[in-house]
Amino acid sequence: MAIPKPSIPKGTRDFSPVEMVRRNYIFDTIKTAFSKYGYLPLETPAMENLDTLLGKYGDEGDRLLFKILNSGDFMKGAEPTTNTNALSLKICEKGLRYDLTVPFARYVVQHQNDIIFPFKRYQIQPVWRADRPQKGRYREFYQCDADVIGSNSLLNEIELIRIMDEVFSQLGIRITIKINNRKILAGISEYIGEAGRITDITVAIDKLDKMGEEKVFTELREKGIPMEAISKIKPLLKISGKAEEQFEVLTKTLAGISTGLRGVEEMHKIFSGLKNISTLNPVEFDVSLARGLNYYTGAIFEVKATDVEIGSICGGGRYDNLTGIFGLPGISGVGISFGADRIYDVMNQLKLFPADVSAASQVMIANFGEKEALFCLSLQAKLLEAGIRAELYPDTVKLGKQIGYAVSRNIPFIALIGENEIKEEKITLKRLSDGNQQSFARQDLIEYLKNQ
RNA sequence: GUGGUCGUAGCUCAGUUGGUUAGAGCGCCAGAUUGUGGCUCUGGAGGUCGCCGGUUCGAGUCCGGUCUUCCACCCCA
Repeated sequence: MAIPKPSIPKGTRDFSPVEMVRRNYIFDTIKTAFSKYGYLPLETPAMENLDTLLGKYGDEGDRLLFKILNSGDFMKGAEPTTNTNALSLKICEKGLRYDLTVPFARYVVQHQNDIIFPFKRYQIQPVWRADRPQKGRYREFYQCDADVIGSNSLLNEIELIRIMDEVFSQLGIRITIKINNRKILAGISEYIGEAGRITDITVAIDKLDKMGEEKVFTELREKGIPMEAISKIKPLLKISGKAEEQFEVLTKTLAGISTGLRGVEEMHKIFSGLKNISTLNPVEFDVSLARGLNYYTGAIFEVKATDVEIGSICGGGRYDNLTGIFGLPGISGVGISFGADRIYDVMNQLKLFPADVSAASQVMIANFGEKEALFCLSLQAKLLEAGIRAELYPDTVKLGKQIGYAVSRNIPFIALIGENEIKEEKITLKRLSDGNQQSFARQDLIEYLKNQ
């Protein structure tokens, strides 16, 4: 009888207490920022009906959806077939959520009569993707979303940029916020005479900074974009300089293409709005930024860490018709999503976690025996009342072992109360960093620890 | 989904063209030291060599499959 080694599914992880304390530090920072700007918390179920999810993320997204096998006699009414894709749709009615935006759109439509627009919500929950795991890419990971839905104002975009800037500044991560606009990309597609090929074109263009110009053009050619069209894109990708200068070039190039011009106009407004607030991190306009999710229709954002190669750690954009697919057209929303797991990896690599991000006790009371331990319960109670995190070592073992335990758990002080101390109504406090010991009366000890 | 890669003690890793009983450092446990950690010394525990199968007199080593890790595509947080 071989007992299988315990394990967890590919691409999933356990989080140890040390990791959780640090993860919570990230979540708390983000949560605080969100609620500061008036976003309210929301949670939706881990699983959604499959038809809520399907078709919202493109073919690639559909492939990456985790499907949930129906309970009971799931093969009832389904014919065995080699077409596993078709079969899976018959025997799976539910799937794990792929992101937080689509479930949010579903929620908004379902509760439209109870919601006051503009509706600002934040949501911090795990999502699942059946992708091949790699560094910074997991099958279960957390997204931290903030969206405002039911408002067309570009002030929302500006606010979200501000939140991204604020959160990363607080975490100590140096970043660049990149912005583009889907309308500009649509305009460019139209300008080169390939209006219907926005997705192919943008997906290729998105690889510019990673693969270089040559490969992007090769990919475009392979996708069937004529040389003529490609040569018209070339100069557009080369434009650089200040955002305003780039807008000028684009305005001239896209003359007569109303969608594209509106995109430039939106970007222009956002950038002039940003002048009224001072961001700590650079905000750049980047025509080559595309982003995969095809429900974006306006501004798109992406945040890259300056000091670590890891892909984007935050992204988002405006979507004009996400609720339309659920039967509520004409409502526009814009949102951002922080990738907590990647942010963790970045901070870990850069050693950015503050040393005092720890939930350890401030003092541990040593256990000298049954009688002494009972006596110490009242001391622990007094310490706790005074707001000092204190624990009592549960077993009577050699003092050296107890000290070792406190050291390895980063507890700075150990209180020693044995026979002598009880008799003299004193407490010996040992500082573990240097081994220094001092004797205190009970009240003095509390005061001393409070001031640490 | 395509192609590749890795897996030996809790951790980091040795292990010769297949050859007898698979090693080291660190960590862990116990003692030296019954109220004092990090140093020192002594001793000890811990491995179905990821898993299943094959080749062979003999497999940690070779072959196939599978799982996992990491990587490049694809795509993405």
